[in-house]
Amino acid sequence: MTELHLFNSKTRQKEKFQPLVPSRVGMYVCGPTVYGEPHLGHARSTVSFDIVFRYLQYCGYKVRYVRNITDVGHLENDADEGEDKIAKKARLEALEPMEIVQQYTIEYHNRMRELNSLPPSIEPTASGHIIEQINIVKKILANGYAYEKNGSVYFDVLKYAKDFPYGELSGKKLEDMLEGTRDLDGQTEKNNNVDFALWKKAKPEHIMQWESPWSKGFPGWHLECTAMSTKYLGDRFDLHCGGMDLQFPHHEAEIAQNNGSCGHEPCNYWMHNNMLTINGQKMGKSLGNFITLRQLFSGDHELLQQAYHPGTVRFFMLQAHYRSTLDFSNEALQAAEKGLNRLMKAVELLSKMKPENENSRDFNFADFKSRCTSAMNDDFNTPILISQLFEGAKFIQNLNSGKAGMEKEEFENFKNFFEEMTFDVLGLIPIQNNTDTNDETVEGLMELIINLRLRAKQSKDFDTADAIRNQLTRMGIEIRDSKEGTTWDKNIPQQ
RNA sequence: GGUCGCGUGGCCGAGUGGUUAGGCAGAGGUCUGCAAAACCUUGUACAGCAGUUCGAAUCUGCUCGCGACCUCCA
Repeated sequence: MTELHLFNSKTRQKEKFQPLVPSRVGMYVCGPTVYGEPHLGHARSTVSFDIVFRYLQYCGYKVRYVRNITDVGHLENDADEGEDKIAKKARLEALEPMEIVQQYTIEYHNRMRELNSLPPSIEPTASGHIIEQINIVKKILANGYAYEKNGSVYFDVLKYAKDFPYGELSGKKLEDMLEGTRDLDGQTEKNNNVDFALWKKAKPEHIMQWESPWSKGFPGWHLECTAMSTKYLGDRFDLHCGGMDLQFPHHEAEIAQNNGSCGHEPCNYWMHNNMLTINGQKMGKSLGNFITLRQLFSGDHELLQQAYHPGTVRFFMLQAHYRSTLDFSNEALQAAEKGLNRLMKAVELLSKMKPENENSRDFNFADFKSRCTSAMNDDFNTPILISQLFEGAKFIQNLNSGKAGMEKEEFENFKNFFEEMTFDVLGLIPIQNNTDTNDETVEGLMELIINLRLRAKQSKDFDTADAIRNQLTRMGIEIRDSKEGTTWDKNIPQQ
């Protein structure tokens, strides 16, 4: 594909991407609820749409990437009479709600930076946009798609569904939902079970609450994204992204709120990343089987055989398509780690190579480039791009060993493109090897040791040479002999 | 129960109506004093059954198995 196509969850098909304003893209991603440590699922979502952000920029678009921080407003559940998730956690830990929010926001930022995900252009918080949310409730009320009860405001789904299609995004039929629902405690205020809260009146002991025309309370689950996407991207923008589990009810509600407040849908394209599974089962908070990123990077979890470098985790995720489920396992991550190392060694080699001015043999750069961009144009198919990079890595090796040749100018183009794909588009990062210790003493000692071993080898004293090598291996230092000399790497010790 | 999706070789994971995905692991080889690294070659495949077709793993139907959403979740 020569033009970017993406899978629109709304229409369930791949569509050519055409932004509302030429050369500019407005992109909204549903960010994390900061009431717990960031886990593998956050990583998958953030990395998936980091790729979208990066590739759109590669394609020359100027992108405004808005990703919210949910620091208020998600209810624990209906039966809980609207207790705020963050407030609940705060009470348990005897902390201020904003203290929790601060802590986990920082954690999230740190982990995402380690994964080499770019920060969004704007990262608004729900608590900072209460006024905007209240204004949207007012509009929806004025348009007649909501009703007030005892200080709370609910979205009237049945009335709304007479004027707009409801359930298109998630493929749900309202009749089915009406049949399937059952009465739960705490839903008595709603006219109908399919209705959802726009504003909830807070109990006096509820910690996070704000003044509103209806009550002291807090905004409903879905309102913040409508408010913040509208404020920063307009009431109609290009791309709305998030995890597949948000498709219903969250995104369906957003569509309803947008229609209900301004008469049209919020965006032209919906993108949803698939879930991450552990032993074939979805990783989820309620299932208690989630692995935090801190645990993953340190190896401190019973399911983990070792620590995994953030670069490995990123690469692991990009080896699967964002719309497929991805099953976590030690074997898969270890395979990814080795593969990434191989790729990174090839890129490093590429950066040091001096191009010969000879005829290009056995490699067609134009074809290669086209295969790479076609893959990305086809709904951000990173696994295919990576497979192409491995083909490129093979060629780099052949070029280095003289088995292949390349004309100088084409080599420069190839090199630039390869690095662009690897670092700018995929955002891959090398797994640190500690050759660059910045420690002159260590460098000097290593040089000394390698020279001593070389001398032993030259005098055919292989016992000594091997003893040196074995001892270094035990210390985690890998020795490699080649015609150009001996190099060394210190492997990261794995827990 | 309703809606949707998936089932690919030892493992992970793309793709496709007829032509090698790729990675990891395995086997053989080149290189090396021996290794390591790198490179080359290579086996194993599309859940089952039936149908459409010149041809299906790819389309259709059924069966089996698995999962997701319908409740907070990335």
